[in-house]
Amino acid sequence: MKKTRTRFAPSPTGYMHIGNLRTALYEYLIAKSNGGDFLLRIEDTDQERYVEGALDVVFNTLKATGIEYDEGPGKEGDCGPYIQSQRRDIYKKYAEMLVEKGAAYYCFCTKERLESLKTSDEALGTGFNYDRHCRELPQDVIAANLAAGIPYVIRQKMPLSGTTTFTDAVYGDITVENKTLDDQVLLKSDGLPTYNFANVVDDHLMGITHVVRGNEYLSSTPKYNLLYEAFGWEIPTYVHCAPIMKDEHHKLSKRNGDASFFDLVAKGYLPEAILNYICLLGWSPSGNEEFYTLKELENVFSISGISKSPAIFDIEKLTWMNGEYIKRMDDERFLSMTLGTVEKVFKDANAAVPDSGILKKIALLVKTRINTLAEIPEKIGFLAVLPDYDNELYVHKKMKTDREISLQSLKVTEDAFEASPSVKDNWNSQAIYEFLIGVAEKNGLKNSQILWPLRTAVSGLPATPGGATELAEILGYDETMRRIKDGIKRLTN
RNA sequence: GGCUCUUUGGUCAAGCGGCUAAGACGCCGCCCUCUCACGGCGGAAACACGAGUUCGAUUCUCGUAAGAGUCACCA
Repeated sequence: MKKTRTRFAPSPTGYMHIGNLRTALYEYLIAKSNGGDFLLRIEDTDQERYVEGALDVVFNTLKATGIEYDEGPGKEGDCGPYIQSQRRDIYKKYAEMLVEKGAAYYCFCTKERLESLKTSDEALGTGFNYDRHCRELPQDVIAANLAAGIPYVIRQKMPLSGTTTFTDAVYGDITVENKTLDDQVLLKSDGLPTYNFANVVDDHLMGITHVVRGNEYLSSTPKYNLLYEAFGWEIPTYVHCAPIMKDEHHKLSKRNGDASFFDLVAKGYLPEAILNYICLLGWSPSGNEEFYTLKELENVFSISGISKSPAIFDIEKLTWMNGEYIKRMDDERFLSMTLGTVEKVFKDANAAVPDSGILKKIALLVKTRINTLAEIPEKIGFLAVLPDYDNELYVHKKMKTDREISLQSLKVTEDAFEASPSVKDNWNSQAIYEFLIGVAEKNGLKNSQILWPLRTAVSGLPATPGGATELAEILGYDETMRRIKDGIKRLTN
């Protein structure tokens, strides 16, 4: 059994979006689930489209997600170089080999001629197909043109009749009429190969067993097969994947910032949650479990779970899943990721920064209440600065409070705190809670009639992360008292 | 336009001839509760359409419709 080898072959022409990343993931998983190798190859045969920095994005994304390649740029194996522009001579050799075999031919048509062909084809409302003008050029003409240094390309000589069938691991057998196949260019006039040609040559030379790519290549795959056959090379297993969609009609594109992996990270999504979610977009495991680490996926991933139809990227579900990842994360790691953010909230508000123990409590308080890391500041801002609020907040039917009860309740609470220094000395949520329950009972009030007004006074918000006593603990005795007094003042007016 | 592919709830999806058609997100309700959240329980919600094949089709075949891809010296 041949060792499974897959490759991720991005072209450095833009930023890496979620769709690219998912392709890389599947390629990686197919290799790893079979104990194989995953390679990275850079397809930069189009010098005009090179984008500065795009390569770093590829490297960084793979690094951040833990998708490690076994061979590739900077990690040379036996099949290097792994950057196509550095393999120039290889393609030319193989293209000429194809010419010798009679499966390809030199074409000296000018761009102008092709242009006019194209426009007349378009006028007919049909797609463009090369008219094979140079397909049967006499040997001596070819030799003369070559000797004269006339620019040329090498085209694939498609069979004029019959059909070509290929098998795709997800789509099954697909058959097309050979006469619909264009004599596509293999080697461009600049001496570099086209994607279609470089791909086949490199995949063969690099021992790739599974070709994984978007299904937009489905229709050019017969041409690949013909190429493999002309060379007498073994045809790899094709795995075409349906695209990830932005909505019903549009593919996810890098245009829309949020489609990029790093944009999501910047918005507070965790790499492992993103990876987990996009893996499920277009692939489904055999059971009902949805949470997988990369390592676990390496064991359970199977090509048979890949789906044929496009999947719409649902940020809501990603957000939920990200929240689950946050909840399941161990506290230590969560704190290391968020303490800085928490501290910054106080600094930005020009408020006194609490000591690290309190900072940790704040972070942990918020841990089960956020879905993305970016939600933290908005959730805790009130701890730094008490927001202005409406007294209506004190009115709550279910808590059985209104303005009057709240005013009375806050006064009772204030008095009770002042009369009991022991509470101040043992200022923690549990103790405060027990103390206030007692206060409520003594005054013939329901727990909620003490706690709701307190939570309101202390936060100025209808909803907060944590209850009255948790917030009081974090704010500390002095600030809590200050806010209680402030509430009393508001209610007194 | 030619060729190719796709089609199960709003979304992701299981299903591979016989099921009350899974599960998840979202939504709604109830419970828990010092607010919110977490958690628990429950609910509404789908086989694009039409012919076949078959004792029986979501599942197989063929049409139709709707979407998508492709038809470059781009990948």
